[in-house]
Amino acid sequence: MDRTQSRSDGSPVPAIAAALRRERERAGISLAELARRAGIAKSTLSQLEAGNGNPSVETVWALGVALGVPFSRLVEQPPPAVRVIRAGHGPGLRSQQAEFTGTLLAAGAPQVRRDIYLIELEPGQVRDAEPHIPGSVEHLVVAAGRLRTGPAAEPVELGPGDYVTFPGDVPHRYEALAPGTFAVLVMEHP
Amino acid sequence: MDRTQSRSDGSPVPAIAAALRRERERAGISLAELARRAGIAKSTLSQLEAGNGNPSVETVWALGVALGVPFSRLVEQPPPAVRVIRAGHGPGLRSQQAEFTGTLLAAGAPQVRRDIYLIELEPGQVRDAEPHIPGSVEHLVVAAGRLRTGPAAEPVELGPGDYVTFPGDVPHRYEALAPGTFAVLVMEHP
DNA sequence: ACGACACGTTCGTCAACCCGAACGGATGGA
DNA sequence: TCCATCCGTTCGGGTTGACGAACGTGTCGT
Repeated sequence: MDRTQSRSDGSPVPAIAAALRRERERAGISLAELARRAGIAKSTLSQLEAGNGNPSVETVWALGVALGVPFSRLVEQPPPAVRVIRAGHGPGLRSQQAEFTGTLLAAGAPQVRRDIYLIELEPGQVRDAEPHIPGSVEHLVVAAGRLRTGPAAEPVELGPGDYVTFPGDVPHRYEALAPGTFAVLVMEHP
Repeated sequence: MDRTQSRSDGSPVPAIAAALRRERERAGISLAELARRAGIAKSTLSQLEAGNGNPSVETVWALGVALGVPFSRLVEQPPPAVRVIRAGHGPGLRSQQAEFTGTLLAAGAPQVRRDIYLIELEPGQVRDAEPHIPGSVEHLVVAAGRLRTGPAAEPVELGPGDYVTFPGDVPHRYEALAPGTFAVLVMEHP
């Protein structure tokens, strides 16, 4: 019934199909051989690499074991480099208690460092940031004012309550568009 | 059907079942509510949390999106009990040269999970939070309005730009003192 | 007390995932 | 040339995952 499922991150199936073929070719084994090692029918694997169907987790798990790669490498899709959560549009965990809403902006993975900054900017000054170490990710919530930020090639404009995350290992910038702009920045690096 | 799933790496289903219930309770929503947001039947979710069956990747994916957690966290086994850091490979705390006009609020330690929340409250309601798991720490920056928060025994009052950190493993509360109060909350748990 | 509602579970039913088998095509040895 | 073997794909059939409905329970609000 409810087909308002449409979120910008699509189905995981195409990502799995691509990753499966990529990892298999990296391993240099045939489709039939991989199916044999994973203990699944090669017909199933054929369908999977074609992007048809919706495999069960055990099937994908067995393929991951046979390929010697962690499960997550098979499902991680080329991540949308920039993700914005507009104020009020988060994957909300709207609380049972009225008048209280909490929005999960970014769940933390273990073994990453996340440093929390409070930054303040005034209009007229553009801050260009050099790339950080590879794998860095920035999370930013605008508290007040307006802020244009993001990778130099793909800036976004944010207002109070808006959230954005983008890679920190490419050139990026911060530019205030209104007086009194400040924001919370969580810098994540492996 | 007895497939030599080889290693101590058991089936992913029990891990998913545990992770699913853990993440759902962390989000503080009911089973029916999560099923509604993920667009799946609550009966399906009930079976899943019970550890029965073998879900498809799309089902798990939808749950991950609805929970706001990366797919990998739903299939990851609980963190390794023993972790080895070889000599010379320790967590070298390199200082970020200040290329931000930012204030470092709390340096991140490795091996902790930090989840970023955006919370909004209205006056007149007091949000009492149960203690989280031992070792939890909360970091909070007020973006707008006024907020009284902290451990129940020792609340503090904050305005825009103010930052507070306090233990999350004791009873604590949030109370808005002005309309339109919202804040960034970073919850840190080991 | 009573109904209304949400929670989580259990129970048939339908669709589809996974399977084995058979297919056409490419390669190589006798 | 013939055929043996591997490749990857396509074709019915059994098993099972996902769904909607109904159930029992607990907790509100009237």
